[in-house]
Amino acid sequence: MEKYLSQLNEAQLAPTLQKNGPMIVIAGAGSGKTRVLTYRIAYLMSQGVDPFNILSLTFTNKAAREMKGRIADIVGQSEAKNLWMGTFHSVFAKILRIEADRLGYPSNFTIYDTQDSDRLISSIIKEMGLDKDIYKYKQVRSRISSYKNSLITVKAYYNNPEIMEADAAARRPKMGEIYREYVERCFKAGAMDFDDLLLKTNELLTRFPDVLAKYQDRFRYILVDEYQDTNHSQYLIVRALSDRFQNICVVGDDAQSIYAFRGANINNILNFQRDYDNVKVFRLEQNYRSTKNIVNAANSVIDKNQTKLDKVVWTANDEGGKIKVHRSMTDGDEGRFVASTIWETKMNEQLNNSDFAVLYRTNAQSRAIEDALRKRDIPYRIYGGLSFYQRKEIKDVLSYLRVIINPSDEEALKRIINYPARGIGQTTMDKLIVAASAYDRPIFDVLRDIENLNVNINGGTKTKLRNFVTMVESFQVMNQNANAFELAEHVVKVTGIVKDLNKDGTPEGVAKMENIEELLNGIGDFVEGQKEIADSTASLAEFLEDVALATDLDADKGNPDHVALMTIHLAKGLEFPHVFIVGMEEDLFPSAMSMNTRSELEEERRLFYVALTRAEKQAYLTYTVSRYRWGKLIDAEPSRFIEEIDEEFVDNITPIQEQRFNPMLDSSIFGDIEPNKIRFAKPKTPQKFQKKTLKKKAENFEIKAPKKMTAVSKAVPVENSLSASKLSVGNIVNHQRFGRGEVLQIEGKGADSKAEIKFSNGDTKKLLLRFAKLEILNSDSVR
DNA sequence: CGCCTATGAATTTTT
DNA sequence: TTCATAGGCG
Repeated sequence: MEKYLSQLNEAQLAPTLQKNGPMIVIAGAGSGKTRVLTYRIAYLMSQGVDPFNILSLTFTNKAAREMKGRIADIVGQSEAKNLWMGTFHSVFAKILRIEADRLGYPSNFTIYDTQDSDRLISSIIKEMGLDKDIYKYKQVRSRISSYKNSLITVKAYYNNPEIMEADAAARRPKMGEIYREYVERCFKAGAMDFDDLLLKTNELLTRFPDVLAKYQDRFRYILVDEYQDTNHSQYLIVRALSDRFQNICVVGDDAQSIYAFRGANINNILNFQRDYDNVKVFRLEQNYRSTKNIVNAANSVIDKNQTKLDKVVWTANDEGGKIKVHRSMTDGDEGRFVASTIWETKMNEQLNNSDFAVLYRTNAQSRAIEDALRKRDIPYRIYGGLSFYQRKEIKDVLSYLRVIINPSDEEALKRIINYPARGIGQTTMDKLIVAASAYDRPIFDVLRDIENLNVNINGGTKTKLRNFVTMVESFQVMNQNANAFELAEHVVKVTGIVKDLNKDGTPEGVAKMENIEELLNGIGDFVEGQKEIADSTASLAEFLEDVALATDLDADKGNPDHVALMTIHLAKGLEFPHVFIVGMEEDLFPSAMSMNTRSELEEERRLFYVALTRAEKQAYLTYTVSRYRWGKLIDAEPSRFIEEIDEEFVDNITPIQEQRFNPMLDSSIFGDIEPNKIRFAKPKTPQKFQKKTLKKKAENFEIKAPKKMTAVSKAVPVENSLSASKLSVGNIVNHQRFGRGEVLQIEGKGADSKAEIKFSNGDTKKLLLRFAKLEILNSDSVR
């Protein structure tokens, strides 16, 4: 143990060795707080504290895993295994399963993700006959979420005139009724949403003193990472659990509080010293991560905030380069600047792709960056966005598994009852929902008992429903003996999902099938992994819980040497040698939605602080003169945050003569063809065929190919000379004679892009271009 | 009921 | 530009 402690500096050592009592560690960015947490836990164990009595709450599952791994390195695997370590959500989900019956929930309750909640809220709004333009499901959901995070139950809602008035004033007087219905439906479905995992934990701990005592006694030492991002609900849980032994250690940085929109309350960290008696305060102010320029630049920005704790972050590292600021004409140019800079820096300094990260405010910004990186063949990975488990085909398969485990799970049932199509339509579904509510039973119950209940459904449909129930029941039987992998494989086959996806042979279908195979592999891995853990049941239910709360399960897939693309929120806690912060524009960052109040703006500023302090050696800030938004070019202005950095730390690197994209220089889109053999069409060619003109003149628009052509696309390979008769969206990117033939390149820009190509023999082919480029090349040019 | 098309509406950030 | 839903037809 001494060996490890000697790695710490004085400031880090003090909190590490502080064994008992309430304490707070205010840790600046890059000051080694994870190390303190890790070593402190190891130290506690070396002092004889049973790991079973230590609860450590982290912000992500990944952080928990890594920390556990590092502790295992110090104290050994078998000891570390007994630590309670994870996110609030995952730890308390486990506890709630154990104690579920106290609250009237089944222990195999489903966890609804945001998508499930949205669907349920939408259908409630529809069933209640409310105007969906006033009751927007997203706003309703976030409203409900904030009630729950403030522990305002339905009952409390109706006892709180202020909140009711606020909703009435927002022209949503029925909020309470929606809330009540939502909560009831979740309960009936045996489902909890993310917020419930915290709310119900609070309920459990307040209503049942014996349960509270049990967990207070178990968790004698509690550590909370990223304390600045806890919400009220989490705050109360921590308070309740730590109340008996008061061995509570919280770590955080008020300057990095960026989750207020999710209910995080920065006052939790600001007021910690008031909440407990005799709080020991520690400060970690030396930054080991970044250069002087970066640390000082970040300090000069955060200085503009009024609400903050006293703290001076400093570093003994090198001066480093100044923050580079670059202006581009459009988001496309911005992407190309990022790509070419990465490429050059990589070459000049012999770096890996993984030394670079591109951070942005909104997920939508990733596309332009991706395009540019792809054209330069720079491997990248997008973190976040819609996760693997949220894709339609994956959710469909998971929904089957969910219904097997918990047939009351209404949202899962609704997804699968008619997928693959088995003739059970909306009308039938509506009748079932009505019946379920009339009999006050879950829908699946109604289905099971459909013969004896009064539902207005005809015989044919009843047969279909009966078949469906029989099928699900057969899966449930199988679940008792088979493992999760065998069951999932069986389900995918028997339900006809495989057949459905394979039937049309479209690239989408193939891709979906591949995803499902990946899911099956994932389940297989899970089963294997669980076998090694002695007391685990390797059950499907456990897998589903992992998936529901997964943040980064597919993180290790693919080429490990890649440029990282992610939102700034996701980058918290990470570090990279070279960091690009793109889209530094007013209304984008700071976001237009967050400039109404001082505190909102301060949160945006903290977000910028987080972004800057991710960089170890070099930070770039880029902005554009105009940016595509909703398909239109919108003027942009540089972000105020650029100006807020003291100018001594900034260097403007925009070339005096701005270069527009020159296709001659960026030829990789043509793969093997040598650039000097291609003459490019004049820039005005693409503009000529804008959407509207094209529709009007569809008949006159023709492209002739003098020689035999081969269309190379994922969609349909065709031969013949061809003429394009109609292009409803796709643009002609290039159409040019070259060598012995012609090159026609059509680029579809989105899911709706489609092209209909008419061949000289009269055949037509419709092509849907989904994220794929359709290239029609001279056959000679394709290897 | 299921498939297709046309139309309107929406972009913050996430466990 | 992308997505979700409504309406029309087989």
